[in-house]
Amino acid sequence: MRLTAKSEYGLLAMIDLACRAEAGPVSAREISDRQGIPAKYLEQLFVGLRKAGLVSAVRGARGGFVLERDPGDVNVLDIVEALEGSLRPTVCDGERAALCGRGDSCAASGVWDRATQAVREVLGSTTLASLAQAQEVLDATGDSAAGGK
Amino acid sequence: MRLTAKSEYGLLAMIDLACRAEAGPVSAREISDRQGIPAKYLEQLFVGLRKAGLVSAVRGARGGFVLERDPGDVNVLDIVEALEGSLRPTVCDGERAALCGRGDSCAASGVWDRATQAVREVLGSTTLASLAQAQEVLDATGDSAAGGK
DNA sequence: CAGAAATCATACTGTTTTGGTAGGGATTTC
DNA sequence: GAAATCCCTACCAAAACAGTATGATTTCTG
Repeated sequence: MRLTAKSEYGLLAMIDLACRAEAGPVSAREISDRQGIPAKYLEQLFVGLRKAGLVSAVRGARGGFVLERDPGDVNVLDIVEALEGSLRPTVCDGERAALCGRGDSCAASGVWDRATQAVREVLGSTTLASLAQAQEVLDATGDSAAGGK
Repeated sequence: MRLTAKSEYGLLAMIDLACRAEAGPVSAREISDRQGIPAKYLEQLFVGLRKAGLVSAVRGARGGFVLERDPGDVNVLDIVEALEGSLRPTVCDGERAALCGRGDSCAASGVWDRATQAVREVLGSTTLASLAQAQEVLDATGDSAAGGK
């Protein structure tokens, strides 16, 4: 269960995209500038997001990315798993569990499972739409931060 | 927020210790054999557990480790933080947060915080005593697994 | 049509973390 | 005093992370 920069950047990019959903494709470069994400790195992340069916790409000049699904129908877990792979326990996981051989007769494994499940519930119950809306409110009140440079 | 082999091994060791609390000090070697944890690696983990005040060491022959606190008063979060350091968000964390400069005007940061908090609650509400008891039940019913080799 | 803008794909790289191993000390029991 | 045990430091290989580099392909625009 690891949450890395991929998730952080990916979520920022998706929020950015959701906030500008109506204005046609948004280029990676644009998002990179606005969110302070390394451009080429962000490009890679979009590959994952596209393969997961979360965004679709419009190639060529004036191209960019558009949300493939309704923001209310996309949650943070979708985004994280698209980028990091399935959100498993990390600890006491497949190979290691087989290796330690304890299988079901291990009191510890349940704790890790519950912890993972708790994260899945938090991420799974937060929609992109709610974050995009929250971000728009933040941008509107504290004006200087977003429009910035 | 990373949960690695340290936590897995450390928790197994603590459960093992709790199950044999009444029989005097338990050596790292013994636990290493029983739980299938590399001996020298486990020694290092006990340094962290000792410094956190979770166990105390008895040096010399017939020495070993004993729980310093009541198992009902130790939770999994205590153990994890003793071994891995404070369980922070990983993502959108101190340095990176300062770096990205968004501060409070970032809708994403709340999600990561809530996820971390959810894990803390799961781990923090599971006591060592409950796990030790569960383990003893497991060992009693599925007899072959634990006494094993 | 030429070129610019953009995604797509692959490979490489420097740093840090992880999961150990190694070799001795110091301390206590038998 | 020998054996068992904790204590400490250093070292190491492999993986993961965060990015960079390079170039091909597609599409709009002038």
